[in-house]
Amino acid sequence: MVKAFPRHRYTPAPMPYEPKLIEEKWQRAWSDAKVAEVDVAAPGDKFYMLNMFPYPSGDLHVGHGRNYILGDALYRYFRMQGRAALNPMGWDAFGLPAENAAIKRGIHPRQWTLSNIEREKKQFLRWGILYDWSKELASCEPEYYRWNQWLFLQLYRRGLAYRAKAPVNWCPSDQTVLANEQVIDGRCERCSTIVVQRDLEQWFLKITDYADRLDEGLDTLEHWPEKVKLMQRNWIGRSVGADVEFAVPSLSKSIRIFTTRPDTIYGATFMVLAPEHPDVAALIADNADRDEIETWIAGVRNQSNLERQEAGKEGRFTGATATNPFTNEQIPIWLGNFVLMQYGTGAIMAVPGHDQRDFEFAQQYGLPVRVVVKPANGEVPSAEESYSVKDDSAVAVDSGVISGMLIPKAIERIIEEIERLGIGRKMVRYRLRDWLISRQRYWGTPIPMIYCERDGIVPVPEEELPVELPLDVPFTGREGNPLAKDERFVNTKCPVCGGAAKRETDTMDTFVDSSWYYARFISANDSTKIFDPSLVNRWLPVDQYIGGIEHAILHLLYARFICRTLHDMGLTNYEEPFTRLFNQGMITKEGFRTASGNWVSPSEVENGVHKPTGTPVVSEIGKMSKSRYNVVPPDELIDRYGADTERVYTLFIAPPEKEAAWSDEGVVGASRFLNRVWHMGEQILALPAGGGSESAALIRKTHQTIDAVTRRFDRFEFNTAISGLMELSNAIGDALSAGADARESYAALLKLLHPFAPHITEELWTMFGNEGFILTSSWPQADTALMIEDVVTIVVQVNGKLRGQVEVPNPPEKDVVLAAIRANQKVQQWISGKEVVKEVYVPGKLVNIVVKG
RNA sequence: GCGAAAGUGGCGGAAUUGGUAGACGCGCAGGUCUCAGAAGCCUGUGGUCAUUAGACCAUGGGGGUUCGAUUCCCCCCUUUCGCACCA
Repeated sequence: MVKAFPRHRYTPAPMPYEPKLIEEKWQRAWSDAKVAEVDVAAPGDKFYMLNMFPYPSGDLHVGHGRNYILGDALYRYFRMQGRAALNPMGWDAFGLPAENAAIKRGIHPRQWTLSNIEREKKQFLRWGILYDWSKELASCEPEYYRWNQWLFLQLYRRGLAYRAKAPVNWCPSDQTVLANEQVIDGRCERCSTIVVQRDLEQWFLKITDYADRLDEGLDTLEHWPEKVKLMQRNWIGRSVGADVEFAVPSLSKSIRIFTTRPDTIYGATFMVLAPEHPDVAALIADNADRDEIETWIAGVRNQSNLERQEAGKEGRFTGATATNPFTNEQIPIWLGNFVLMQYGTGAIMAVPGHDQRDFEFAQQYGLPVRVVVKPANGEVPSAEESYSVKDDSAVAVDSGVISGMLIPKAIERIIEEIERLGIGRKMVRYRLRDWLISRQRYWGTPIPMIYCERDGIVPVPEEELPVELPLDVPFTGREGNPLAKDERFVNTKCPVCGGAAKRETDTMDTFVDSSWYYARFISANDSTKIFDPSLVNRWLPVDQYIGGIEHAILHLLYARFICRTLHDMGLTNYEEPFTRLFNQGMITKEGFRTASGNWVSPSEVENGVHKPTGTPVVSEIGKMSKSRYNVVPPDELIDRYGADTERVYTLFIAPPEKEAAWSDEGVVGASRFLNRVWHMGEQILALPAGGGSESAALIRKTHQTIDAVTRRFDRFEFNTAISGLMELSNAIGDALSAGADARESYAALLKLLHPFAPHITEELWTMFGNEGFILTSSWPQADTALMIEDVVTIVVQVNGKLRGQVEVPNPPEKDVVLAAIRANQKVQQWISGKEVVKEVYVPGKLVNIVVKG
């Protein structure tokens, strides 16, 4: 169909397209008209869309822009579709970088944060992004964080917030503890420092109470990426098994273990406890090597998790034994560095025959291996490794009542037996741990708790909220939280007895702030309550949530948890906060580094050589960062080409969920496209009034484009939506060159282009004498009748190879098609003299003639 | 090690349910305009062979199903990401 149009030959009109002039004008116009402000109480077909609110670091580059630009394009599309679309924005404004800036440069965290917010807000405006700023919030303001504190008190009241001493992750560089989710490969998520274990008393939120609901809820999230759901599922780590008590004669008590393979209990030849297990002291009390064992335990406990793993498997024999409840044998109780106190019961029954870890440990210490599972087909498993198959292809052997049973059946049966004997029960356990929310840092929400010598831990009464963060504290950078040194903050009165008491000086993990902010937007200015449940129930859950994959577990898991607690408090009527989730891919850019690994500025590189030093460099595509000298700042780009060009290029570059490499040359294509659209507008304005009529071909192309672009919007296929608009604009250009009219098609083009290039389309729309904003006009409707081609091309294949094409009137009739093929010389050459075995006719598409000989 | 996703021109990428592989754009080449350049415009642009007509090859590699495979199935290779002693 494209072939019908020769390339555009129109002459550009003289008036230049100057984005600078029109972009500021329309940004002001939208803002003055408050076009994006939504009255949440007003009726309408609601659509709540949300970009994850950013941490205001101050510098946004074109990579960040992708997230917001695609959100804005969607927002404008839904507006034009007539939806009551809400698109709010706020700031995840607490956090370490602000505090570090204070230490390094003497700027107060609040001032640093607020000035960054100002800069980023300007950047959003310059990108032409529309947010409902009347609902803006910043988590560092008391108006926001008081509700964090309120929420914490509700959780405390319900037993979901508790203080406990536990081995926790400590980042020596950031001088604070971290949640499990913030430790990546044994290192701090923020600064990559190796995390060490410390025993500290800390505040936890009981997310594990919700493990099953968080796991099951994933099944209801049809519009979430499978990848994210899988990551959450793995993180929650549900496993089904059994708890079993093993009697320890020397202690006259029993030790409980957890296993997912109770069917292998006849093969349990020893037991292993975590070095931290509470019964260890009693078990080794009479051991002659007690001192050595204790030294070893202390050593293991001092290791980071990373070091522990790198050390390989190590253990010590306690000297005590336990009774295997099924074989009644005495089996040795060992300590092992590979058994984790935080999972299960901190104790395992070791079945070296059928668990690789137990096998390795047994080999190392010469412990017996017993085979109790065999392949159902009778082959003897290798002695080199454990045989851990647990499906119907394996069978239990030498295992009392379950001998001969297929494994899934054997597991079921042995659990019945365990329960009948009263030594244990079926058990579901999770890898997920409780959420550690204490942080020994200043720039966060103070935890609203008071310690009284007489009354113990006392919550701050709700009417005394917020517990405000004092602003005039010294930032020295030395160990310890500045809050803890502020006497005026720390010293307070006990709400119960009125006596002297001390405040909690830890602040909350900033992921608490972001776990419910999406609901606060609905009541952002309500100073009397966390939010208005009736309004929140109308607007939530968020219909479309957009953000980076880096939050697949952290933020999204915490938000799903807190969402359920709000539900259970009776405040809301939904369990999942985000109906649809979209993760945009990262924008990358080429950078250059020398053989020694130093990054150099691209401006100093020529033909693969770093000019100042003469060193050869290699190109590497990666994340934009200052240290790689590959950051593209939007301001220069906008000054040169305009925000509309950046927007079009950003969405055209690749499918939005994929990683994409930014190309400075590629931007030019988007700029040319908008220039052509601009000049076409001028040409159409110069057409005589009344004018001619548009060709059927152009009308067809227009309606086909409306249809395609609409479908592509619904599927987030922005790159092909834009290429479709380029095709339409090419067709319009050709029509104009041929002296034909194209007014109607052009008007449709402007509307379809608006979500991508909002400024230029508003300007042209006005130039054509339209009143109001193109944004508030309606999305064009495709007329399917006008989309139908009057001639269709039928592809002719011979033995599956393309040998010709015939054109027939639409709709095509089989007889007509076959007649056309018989009249086609080229095709006939390929079949003449051969026997036609078969003719495959795909209506309206192709004919494949199968010949022989 | 386990799990997931992906692999198409020089580059980014396109291809409803299996039905013309390479849309759209970048880059490149030639042309036009210009004193010259930039910008714009026009034409061409997967590879090999051929003067042309055209033929053959080609969607990471190998097999299979099918009239027909980028698309479905099996094996292998590569890359990226997630998890990693969770009993």
